[in-house]
Amino acid sequence: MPELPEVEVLRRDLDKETSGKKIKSVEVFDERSIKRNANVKAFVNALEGKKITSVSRTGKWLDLALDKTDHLVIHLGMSGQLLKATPKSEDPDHLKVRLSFTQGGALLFIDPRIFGEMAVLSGEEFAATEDIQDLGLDALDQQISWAEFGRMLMSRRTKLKSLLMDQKFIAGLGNIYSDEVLFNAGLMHDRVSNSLSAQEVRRLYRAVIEVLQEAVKYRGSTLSDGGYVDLFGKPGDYRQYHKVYDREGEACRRCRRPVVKAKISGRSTYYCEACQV
DNA sequence: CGCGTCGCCTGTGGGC
DNA sequence: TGCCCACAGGCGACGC
Repeated sequence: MPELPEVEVLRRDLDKETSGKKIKSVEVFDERSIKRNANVKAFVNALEGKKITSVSRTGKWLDLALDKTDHLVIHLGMSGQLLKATPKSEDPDHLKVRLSFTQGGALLFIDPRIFGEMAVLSGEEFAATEDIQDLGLDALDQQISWAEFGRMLMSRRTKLKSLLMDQKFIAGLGNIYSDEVLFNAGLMHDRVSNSLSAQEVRRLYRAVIEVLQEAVKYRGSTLSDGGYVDLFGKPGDYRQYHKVYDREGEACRRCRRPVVKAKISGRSTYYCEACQV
């Protein structure tokens, strides 16, 4: 569910809400959410008594820096949520981990499908974790020239959608935003990366930046199932600005033809047959 | 190297 | 009402 915009919105709020806070206690309700620490006890011990110093993000990974050099890394997978606990509320369904702070309050990790994870990594382990270190350029934070982007495209011979979703190529785009980017660029999902004209390269790169910036501005996409909410439980507003994703049969905002939905290598793919070539 | 499929999990919604 | 199937924002392992 959460792609770069949703994770970035969470990062900003987490930085405000948790930086400087000390972790008093950690409760793990489902050890399947702790995938790369030796065991739950090691995870808990590595967190209790530590202070969160800052919150950063690369692609879809959150990285909460702890005093010393440890990192609490979080990936939300398909269904993960981070919520600031409210004093009165009951524990939500699928609560996997609660971090309680000495200053009061708590951070909840909720994840029905358990594709997400939390882990504490030492500086050394963090530097050796390929899932994080081998990410491509962060699509928002590490902007490059379109000429350089063109060289990256030319070095591959891959269909555009799968390339945009390849976290080792560019980090942060998933199924929603790759479709939105391709519509904004006027390109079909199955165009091959090294076939683009210079103008198409420019359009594609500009679309990556613009779509992500707009999506962050509107605090991400919440679909009808309400799967994504921010740290305070509020949905994002970007869904209403989608050009194609989740708009099957609705009029293309540019040419009024119905938006098409297709199944491409197992993933729903939305596009306009007329506006994308 | 690129691509399609499957599996990991659980919940939900549609069709019958 | 109930059952079964398809499907869901991610991602890595396979096999061709």
